[in-house]
Amino acid sequence: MEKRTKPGLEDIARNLGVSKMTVSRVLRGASGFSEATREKVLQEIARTGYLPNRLAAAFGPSGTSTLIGVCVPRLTSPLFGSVLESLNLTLARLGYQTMIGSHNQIPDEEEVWLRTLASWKPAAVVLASRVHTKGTLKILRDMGVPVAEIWDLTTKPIDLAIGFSHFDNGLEMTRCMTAAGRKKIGYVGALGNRNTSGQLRYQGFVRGLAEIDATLVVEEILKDQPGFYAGYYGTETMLARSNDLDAIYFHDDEMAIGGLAYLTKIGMRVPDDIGIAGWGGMEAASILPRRLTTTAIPTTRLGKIAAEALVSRLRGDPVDDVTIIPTRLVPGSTI
Amino acid sequence: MEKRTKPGLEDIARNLGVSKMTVSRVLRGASGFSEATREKVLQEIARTGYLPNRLAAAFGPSGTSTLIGVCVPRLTSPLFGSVLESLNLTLARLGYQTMIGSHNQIPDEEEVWLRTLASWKPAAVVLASRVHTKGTLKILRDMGVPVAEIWDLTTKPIDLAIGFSHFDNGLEMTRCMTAAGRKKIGYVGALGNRNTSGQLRYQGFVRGLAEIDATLVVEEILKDQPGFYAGYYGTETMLARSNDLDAIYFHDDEMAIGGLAYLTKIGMRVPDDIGIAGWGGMEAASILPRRLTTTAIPTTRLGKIAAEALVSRLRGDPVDDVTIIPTRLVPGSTI
DNA sequence: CTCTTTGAGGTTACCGGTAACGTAGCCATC
DNA sequence: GATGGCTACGTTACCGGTAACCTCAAAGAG
Repeated sequence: MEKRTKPGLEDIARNLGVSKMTVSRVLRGASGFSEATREKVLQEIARTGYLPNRLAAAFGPSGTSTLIGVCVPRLTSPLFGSVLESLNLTLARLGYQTMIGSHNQIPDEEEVWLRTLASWKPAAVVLASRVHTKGTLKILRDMGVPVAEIWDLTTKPIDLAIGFSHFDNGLEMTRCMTAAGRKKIGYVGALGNRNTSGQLRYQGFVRGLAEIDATLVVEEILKDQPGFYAGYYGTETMLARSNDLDAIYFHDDEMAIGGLAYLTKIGMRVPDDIGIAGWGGMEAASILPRRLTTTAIPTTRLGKIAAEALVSRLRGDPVDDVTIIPTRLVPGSTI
Repeated sequence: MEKRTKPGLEDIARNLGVSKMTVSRVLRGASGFSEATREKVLQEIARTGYLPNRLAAAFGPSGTSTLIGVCVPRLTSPLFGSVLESLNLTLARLGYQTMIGSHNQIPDEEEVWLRTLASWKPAAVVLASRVHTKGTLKILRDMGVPVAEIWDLTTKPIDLAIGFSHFDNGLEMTRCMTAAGRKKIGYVGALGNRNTSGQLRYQGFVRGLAEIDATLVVEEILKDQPGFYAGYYGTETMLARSNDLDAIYFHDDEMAIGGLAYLTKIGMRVPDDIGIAGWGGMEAASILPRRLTTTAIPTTRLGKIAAEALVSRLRGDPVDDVTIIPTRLVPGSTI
């Protein structure tokens, strides 16, 4: 009956005959209390079922937020989903919560999201995009909080960068293909008009071909979203224009599987008639009739390390500005 | 130089010679101001680039939160990812933000997440799970905010329910299979020890078989996470036990594709030697050599309607307690 | 002409933590 | 024995909105 209103720091303090500042210190693990006091406070916390009010804590001039904003291109990708789960889990263990958004590869949407996020006074921000608008950069400066750019490595990070080089991924895979004797290689991608990570892999691919003086016979970069359909029809369109390819490099595994479906349909055998390679290391790629040649991304590791780096920075501990997460080329048997 | 500190409601009010309460009213679209005042306020807001402080707004005895917590089983699923994107987008347009978590089908994890969420004093909660712990229900009661249960329809929703019947999905697909003359049908699922939505589809399947007195020859419910691997090996294991099946119903499309890979490997033709059906309507399923028979889920629509229903309830508008989102059986050609 | 209603505001109190600063007692040091 | 440093707290001020309540003038009712 008298428990109408939830107990606050003040109630805990009164019950114990101390000030609420002391209780606050214990809860935040700050210094300035004895072991005996700590025990008493923790017991009372447990007894009353006290629930901290993050709003009040983050509010005010000396607010201490435990909120971290995260913006990824989309939530429907298992790769980003895995990164998000890993970020969520690791940050939760360290006492932080996330507010998640997606920008669909459109920098302006990222800015809109960031503006809304800013009104929640977060402690830090995680961005998974290569390009930011001027407005985005201004808001980030005004916020004055740590920023982690994940996924692709940038040469000059705003603050922290955790990821890998998509360019190198493309280059490495192309070298793998040319080393296997493939010379006339096509490329099927998507979202060619936007500056995505896939675009960088394509550039690495072009560089790889230049190295051995092979000729990129043809490329087919759709304006669609990447996916099975895009891979299927992209392959169809490309082969209609040029049918003497000996290999195709796809934007990602989904597109590669879509492409494979088309190749199978028209009776081309992989890798006998034509080689294919994808990117991303999706599970399905490993149980195709032949294991797909692809690049595996340690998404869980990436999320965990990004979370830890960000929290280290928040705590003022030393952190490397740039952390490289090594990816792994899965040889497979489709080249 | 004098813009050291961001402008607040008070600054806007002072510049205009009104009280901050008037500005607050305009911003929230409450009543109690003239059209002329509204114009002035909006202009000043735009001029100064005022950013509202959601923390302050939600704080205090009469706090008005725009935060909505959302908890789904996992973030790596394109289906839930699509629901989340739709929820995020629709809620953002209506002026709300989300805090997203995942519970991995473990009710206790949902409770832990909810407790943390509660410390942010959200305006509402969205849950995508069938089972809740007693602790979860107690926290929800204490919070006293609208709750939307999405994905599976429950008979007695806590507050609002938006979704469809997984049981009916399973029943409908089974009828489709038996109507096509299939009699000896196996089932390959995953996570059999947890009360998941897939479990309900399985129950619908069993009911469907009972209707025509067909015999469920064998089932193979793995304890693994569903996925391509699980489908592949589940099919292998099941066929090792019983090789005179004429159809297999899979937990979802991913598992069906995995199963198809195994069937192809051992030389069984689909649908000539054996029929298969999946669930979920994933994109890849439609461009297999044969279009997979499956159930398509309107995830975007579900997210949008759930968001709108929840906001209606928050505003006190009338809403149906239960909203059914119709799913669609995609005939395909694998049965 | 008086009374009541309504629109358009203003005033007040308040939330629940936190940094900054103050202080009292104890011990070590010069 | 004066000084200084440390530990373990207590005190104070403060944030930026919001509901509830109050005020005042003009319009309408009788």
